[in-house]
Amino acid sequence: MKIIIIDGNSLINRAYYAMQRPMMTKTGLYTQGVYGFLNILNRIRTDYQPDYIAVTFDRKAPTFRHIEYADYKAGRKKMPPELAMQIPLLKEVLDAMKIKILEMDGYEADDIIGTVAKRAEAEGLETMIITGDKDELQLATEHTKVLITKKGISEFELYDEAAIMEKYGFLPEQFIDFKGLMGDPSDNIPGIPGVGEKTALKLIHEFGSVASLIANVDKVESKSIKSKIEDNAQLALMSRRLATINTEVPIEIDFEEFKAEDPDYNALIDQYIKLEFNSFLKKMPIGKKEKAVSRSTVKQIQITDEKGIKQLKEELQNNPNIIIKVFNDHNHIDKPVIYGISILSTDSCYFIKPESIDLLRSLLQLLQEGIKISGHNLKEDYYALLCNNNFDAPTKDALFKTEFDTMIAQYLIDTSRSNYSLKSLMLEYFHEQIEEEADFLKENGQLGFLPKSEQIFIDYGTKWCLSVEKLIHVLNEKLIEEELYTVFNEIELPLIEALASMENIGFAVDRKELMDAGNTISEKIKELTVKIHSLAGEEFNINSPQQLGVILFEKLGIPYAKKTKRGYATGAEVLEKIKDDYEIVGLILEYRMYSKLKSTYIEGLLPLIHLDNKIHAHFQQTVASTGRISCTEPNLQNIPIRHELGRKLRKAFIPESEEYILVSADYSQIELRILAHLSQDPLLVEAFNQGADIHKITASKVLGIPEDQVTARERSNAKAVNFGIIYGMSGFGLSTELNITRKEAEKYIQEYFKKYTKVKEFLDGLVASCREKGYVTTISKRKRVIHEINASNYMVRQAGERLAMNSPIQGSAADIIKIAMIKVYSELNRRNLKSKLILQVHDELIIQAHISELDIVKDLIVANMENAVKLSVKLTSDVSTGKNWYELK
DNA sequence: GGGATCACG
DNA sequence: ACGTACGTGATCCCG
Repeated sequence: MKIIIIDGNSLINRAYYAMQRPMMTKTGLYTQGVYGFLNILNRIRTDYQPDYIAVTFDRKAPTFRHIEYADYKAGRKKMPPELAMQIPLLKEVLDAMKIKILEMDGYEADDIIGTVAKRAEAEGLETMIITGDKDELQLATEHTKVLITKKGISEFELYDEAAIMEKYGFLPEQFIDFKGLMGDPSDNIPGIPGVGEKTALKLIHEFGSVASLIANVDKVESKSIKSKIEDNAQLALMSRRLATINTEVPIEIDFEEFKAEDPDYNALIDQYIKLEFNSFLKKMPIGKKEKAVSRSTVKQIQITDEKGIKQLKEELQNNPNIIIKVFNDHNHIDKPVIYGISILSTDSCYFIKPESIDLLRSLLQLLQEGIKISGHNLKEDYYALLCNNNFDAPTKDALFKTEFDTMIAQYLIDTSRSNYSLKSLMLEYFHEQIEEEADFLKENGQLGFLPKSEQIFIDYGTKWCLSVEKLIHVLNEKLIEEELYTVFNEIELPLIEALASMENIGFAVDRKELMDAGNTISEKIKELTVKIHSLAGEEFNINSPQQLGVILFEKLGIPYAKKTKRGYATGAEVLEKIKDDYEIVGLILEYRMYSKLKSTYIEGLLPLIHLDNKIHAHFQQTVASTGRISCTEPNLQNIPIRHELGRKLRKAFIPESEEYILVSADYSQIELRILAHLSQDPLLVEAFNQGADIHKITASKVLGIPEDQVTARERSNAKAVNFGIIYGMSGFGLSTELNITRKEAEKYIQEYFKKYTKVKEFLDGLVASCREKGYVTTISKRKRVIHEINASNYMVRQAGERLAMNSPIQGSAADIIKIAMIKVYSELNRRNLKSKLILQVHDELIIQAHISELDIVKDLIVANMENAVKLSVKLTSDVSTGKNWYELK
């Protein structure tokens, strides 16, 4: 029979420091120590198959060692609070695992381990002690082994009597004498001053123990060591006592309580959910946390002809709610191929193969007739349908409704996650396994059209829809509870369709224009490369910041300003300051600019142009934690504009034909207007109501000079201050931005807040309320949880405070433009216009307008943007038109 | 796969 | 004495 005894404090300590990155739950619990501990525990249980387990912990109370020697463990660094808070969490998990915890006031974990090990040996058990603390080696015997963690937590070293003999040349119990002589700085055990590891080792080999050494001190050869021993004999004896593990702790031991048994699964699941240990949850054999709607049976029906469609239609007349999953290859470069469609209705799960395009048309017709559609990541489903079947946007007569999207729902509940897959949600809420869609398609996608894979798709589709159904009930309640239902229903859900449509319409590109620009740029890069290499006196990779750093700051001896982890900083900010002094630096900046344009905006874009000469980018609705949308493959939200050189590339973005023209409108100062609205600062509100130049006014107020005396420089500085306010700036941040001293920057900020007192109050209020509630909200009650707000680390907390100030502003702007998008999108549809929304760039919308509709569209876009919401200051937007994106100003 | 860099709002 | 402005995505290099 085998027993393992774990030094809880030592192991969680090792686990904590071994993890590269902190782990934290969305509610702010640090968990990496617990996580690492459990990983080790699980591995050892599997490898060693113990019959008994116990975990020991230290108590805070002073021990007998402190009583003997007041300085015992003095000067030891205190456990960081992030780790200390994890010990109670670990104990809860161990309780749920039904693992016995041993601890006792006045004794350390070591002593309890020693006591248990001794008793175990008497009972005839094979013992293994698990710890990171080498002191415990003294406990090794023929039947007791000590497993020491090495190199973090990934490796161990197993010591038995023989291994210790081999490594140290003495018996385990002589460890005590060894430490009595050399002491232990980590526990502040003195030992004999002047005797280190080498000498101690030699003395033990010769004399065997402290007592025998003292008795035979005359035999010590070295005079100096001899006198040290004579002077400090008492100290050595005390040190030995301190180092001795007490194996007679008066603690009640009943091995029956240590029996390794199955955990209390329900309790353990609760723990894993709380700690967000999804990988452990996955391995749980059973368990159900959230109450799920359960269906006893689901009929699977294949639709193969119009009759099937009719059957579905009849069913939908009673209940128009469906959950849908459109299987497709998610190809955004070419038209996505549909493998099949699953539709879950009241009592059946239908499956339609897209073999007949006509059948699909009938289905789509059906979908537009007042059906309420739910799903997970519906934008992908809509996009596939739109691309394949002229699934025209719903007109005024036939509006289907997006009823629920579980991915979007979870995003609103927690905007900071990186994974919103159905798999991860099912795991978290129900501990149920459903294969990741990408994995499923990888295995079965290419079989999409083979009859034998049909049933596989049908089964997976059924499971998918049933999973969504279960999640809807849970998430719906959560949304309502957290007052997120309105933003969900009125903003995010209708937006899905608008985004799918934008992706489907796409942005036409003049391939030749782009390639011509590319050739010019390539020429320029060649020239610059030659010049740079010749100035450097050797060839090197200019794209490698590392190599570049060596050339500039070592070979050419330019004094460096900043270093990074890997070498010298060579970013534009650094180089910009020295470019006038060194010709090569200016050329490198130029090279970088061209090289960026070429790799990202020419070579990156060209392969993403479809056969229809359009780019169909992806709009991501669940990425930005503030509520903004993002754009990928390619990112059309960061096409160059600030420099003329890059801006020219916008000439390649055109309407799809001569019949169309581009119309754009952008909000003017939307974030500052939101700040005015939210803070109700009279100065700011008045400034906007006068329709004046906001930065100029800021300069005039802060500097205390009349508006007409504000110089361009002063206005530009004020602009930076205005930005800074929105970002929750610090004096340092502003000073680097403006290249002024920190003092001056702080003066600016101080003056600003003196004038705009309500702004100051508002921002302070945001931080205070975030501290209390753990989150901040936007004007449409979108939430952002900010754990960092109560962090013990000053830097982390400061960052949290900036988030608390910025997120409501940036997020409210996101709310507003989303509302505008929905209005513009549905208005264009309602009026059956050919003009379509094709792009959003945070404060700007772009429409591909039919020439015949130009005037209507210009009015429509401005009106809907400006009236998206009612604020206490006017929202204004500036419209412009052009034959290409470059012409839109 | 992460850091450095740079494109946008 | 610390090390610092908010939100993204793509590309490159390098271990």
